[in-house]
This record gives sequence, structure tokens and C-alpha cells, in this order.
Amino acid sequence: MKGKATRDEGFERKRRQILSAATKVFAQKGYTGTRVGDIATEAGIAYGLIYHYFKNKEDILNSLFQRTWSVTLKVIDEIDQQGGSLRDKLRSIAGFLLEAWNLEPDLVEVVVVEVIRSPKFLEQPNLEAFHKTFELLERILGQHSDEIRDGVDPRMSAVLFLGSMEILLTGFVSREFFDDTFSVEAARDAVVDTFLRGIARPA
Amino acid sequence: MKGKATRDEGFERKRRQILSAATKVFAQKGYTGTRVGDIATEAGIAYGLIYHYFKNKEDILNSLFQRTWSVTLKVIDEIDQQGGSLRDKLRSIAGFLLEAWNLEPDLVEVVVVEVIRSPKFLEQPNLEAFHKTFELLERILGQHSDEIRDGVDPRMSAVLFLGSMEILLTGFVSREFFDDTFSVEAARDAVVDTFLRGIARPA
DNA sequence: CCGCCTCGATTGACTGGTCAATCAGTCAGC
DNA sequence: GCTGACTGATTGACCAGTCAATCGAGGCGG
Repeated sequence: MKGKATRDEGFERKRRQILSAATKVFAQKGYTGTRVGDIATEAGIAYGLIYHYFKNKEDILNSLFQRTWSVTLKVIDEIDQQGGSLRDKLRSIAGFLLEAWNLEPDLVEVVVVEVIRSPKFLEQPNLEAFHKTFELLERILGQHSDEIRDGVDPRMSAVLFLGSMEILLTGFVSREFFDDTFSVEAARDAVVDTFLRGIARPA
Repeated sequence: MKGKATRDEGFERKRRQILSAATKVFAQKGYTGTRVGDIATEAGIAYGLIYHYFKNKEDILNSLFQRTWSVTLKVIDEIDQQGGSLRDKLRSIAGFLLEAWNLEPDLVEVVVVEVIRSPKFLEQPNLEAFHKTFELLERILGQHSDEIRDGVDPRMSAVLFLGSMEILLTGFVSREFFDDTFSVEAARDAVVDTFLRGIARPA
């Protein structure tokens, strides 16, 4: 019992170690540009051991994404549960996504650049994660229909909001869209304000 | 003189032929998934001849993108020159980008999925094309500052508008974001309306 | 307490398959 | 006979994934 649990813990710990090393190397060289050996070196383990913990190279990237995105979905759901106005919720969601860039730049870079903004993402099943996010957002918008103009399509709005977040994160990651004076907070306020006025029911 | 022109014309014609074949194959199998031989077969020419007309495989994709994007920039500039309200201009720009999907789905798919939404795009020099677009849009927004709320940052707005267009095109290309009832026209009106209300100066 | 056994963890050299790119040569028009 | 279009077999680099061998902790019987 105890031994089993400990063994599993060790297994999980090593997986995290590899994932962490992979995040760093992927961010540095890109997914295609990193060899499996690079990950092993960064993690301080032997080449072959990677295949003891992951099915293959792609499995590493997928695990990275799935773990990250499930947290994202959970946070968005919690923000929704917490209540408040639509503005509060959108501010929190945008704040969370953009703040992640401050806290874990490598992870955000890999998730955004190597997974979401990557041709193969448009194929199953990672796209499923995006769908879930659309639906979650759509649901939130639906709950606040009294704050939203008639005739605004919730699905379209969800897509536009997420698209805005994606392009902002892309801008931060590439460090090429905005000059240095642009803060995460300024970006968050700008998206939320622009988007919300865009769909808000006139007073 | 004449001979030279004819030779160049022939050269250019064959380049187009290869580009056209490449567009079709890239759209079908993705850039990574297509072998140079696939392009040659589709174009009905020998493998090696590809290298007579293009430096390498990547050069084909770049040429495809550069040609397409230079047209896009030109059209946006012309729309601006034509005058009208900010709404008119944004409607025309969004209409052009989305209409392209109706006219040339393969080309749009390749440009969006294989170039713009692709990790290597975030490196020079294709990103330069994006910058030019931001600046063009920023300039247009600047000219219509009387129609826009104070405190709205034109650069941020340009990025958000282009980001919205990108996610919409991605949605159409992947055929997964929206159900079939969503038309290009509906999408165009929704983006422009939402975005414009978002940044508009209150009446 | 000791030797031995088991089994998962660990190692890294090696292999197999994939293609992009080359190149030596042919062909056709001028 | 010169020039540039054209051919496609060959090559060379790259790298993911395999595998046979070793290690070491924990358990068990004597």
C-alpha cells in the first residue's frame, strides 16, 4: 500500500521533472528544434529513460498542454462560480491568462506557440480543449445576457474574446507587437474594456 | 529585349504553376506532411526542377506568403485611400479577408495555418509583414480619432482587430468553431460591430 | 544477519526510415 | 554549340525510437 503509493509518487515526480525540463528546452529551441536528447540532458537523465516515462516526444508536449489547459479550465470555472458581474469575470479570466505570462513565461510560450498556434493543433484531440473553453465562456456570457445587447451571438463572442487573448499572449511571447511600456495590466484592461463595450447592452 | 521578356514570362509562369500546385498539396497534407516530390507530381514536372525555380522547400512557402500578403497590404491601403467612415473601412477590410476564404480556400488555409499560425512565423522576417499590417491599421485608426474614444490605444486596437480576424479565419479553416449556419457575412458584421462599439466614442 | 532473487529504473549505443537537396547528365531551342 | 530547361537516381544528414545490458532497493528464505 505504502510502497505502491511511494512508487507512484516517485513516478509522478520524475514525470514532472521531465516535463519541466522539456518546457525549458521547448521554449528555447522550439518543439521541432529540440532533440529528445536535449530534454534528457536538461533533466539530467539518460536518453532512453524518457521513453520509460513517456510514449514518445509528442506525448511529452501533449501532457504539458493537457495539464496546463485543465488548470486553465478549472480556474475559469471557479471564476464563474465565484459570481459577480460579467466585467468582474472577464477581468479575472483575462488577468489569469495574462498573469500566467509573468509567472511561467516558458510554459506559456510553449503552450501558445508550440501547441495552440501550431498547425497540428487544428486536428483532434487537443482542439477539444479549445471547444470546452468556448463552451464555458459561452455559458458565462449566456448567464449575463441581461448585460449584453440583443442580437449578440454568444458563441461568436466567446471566440472573439479567446482570439483576443490569444493574440495578446502571442504579442507578449514574441516581444514584437508592443513596446516595453505595455504592461500586462494595461493589456488586460484594454481587452476587457474594448470587448465588453463591444457587446454591452446600452445603458 | 523581346526574348528576354518572354523568357522571364515563362519563368514567372512556371513559378506560378509550382506555387499553385504547392498551395493545393500544402492545404491537403500540411507543409511538414508534403514531400517536395508531391509538389512536383502535382505540378506535373520532375523533382529536381523544383530547385531550378525555388531555393528550397521553405522558399516555396515564403513566396506563397509574401505574394499573398503583399496583395493584402495593397488592398487595405486602397480601402483606406478610398475614404469613408471608419466603419466603412473596417467592413471592407474584414470583408476582403473573409471573402478570400470563399474565393481561395486552399490559399487562405495555407497562409493562415502553415504560415501565420506556425511557430516559425514568430521569427523574422515574415513577422515583418504583420508589423506592416499593424502599422497600416494603426494609421487608419489614427485618422479617425474623432470617431474613437479618448484613451483607446491605436496599436492595441490594431492588434485586437487583426487578432479577431485571425481567429475567425482559423475558425472557418478548421470548420470546427462554428456550425454551418455561420456565413462569412454574418461573421464580418459581428466582428466589425463588436470591435467598433468597443472603441467608438459615445454619441 | 546474510546471500540471493526479482523487478522496476536506468543507461546510451545503435538502427531504420525519412527526405531535402545535389548533381551528372540529357534535351531542345536559338 | 551554347544556354538554360529539365530529369530523377543518389546521397548524406538527421533523429526518433529500440533494446540489450546494468544497477540497486526491497523482500525472503535459510
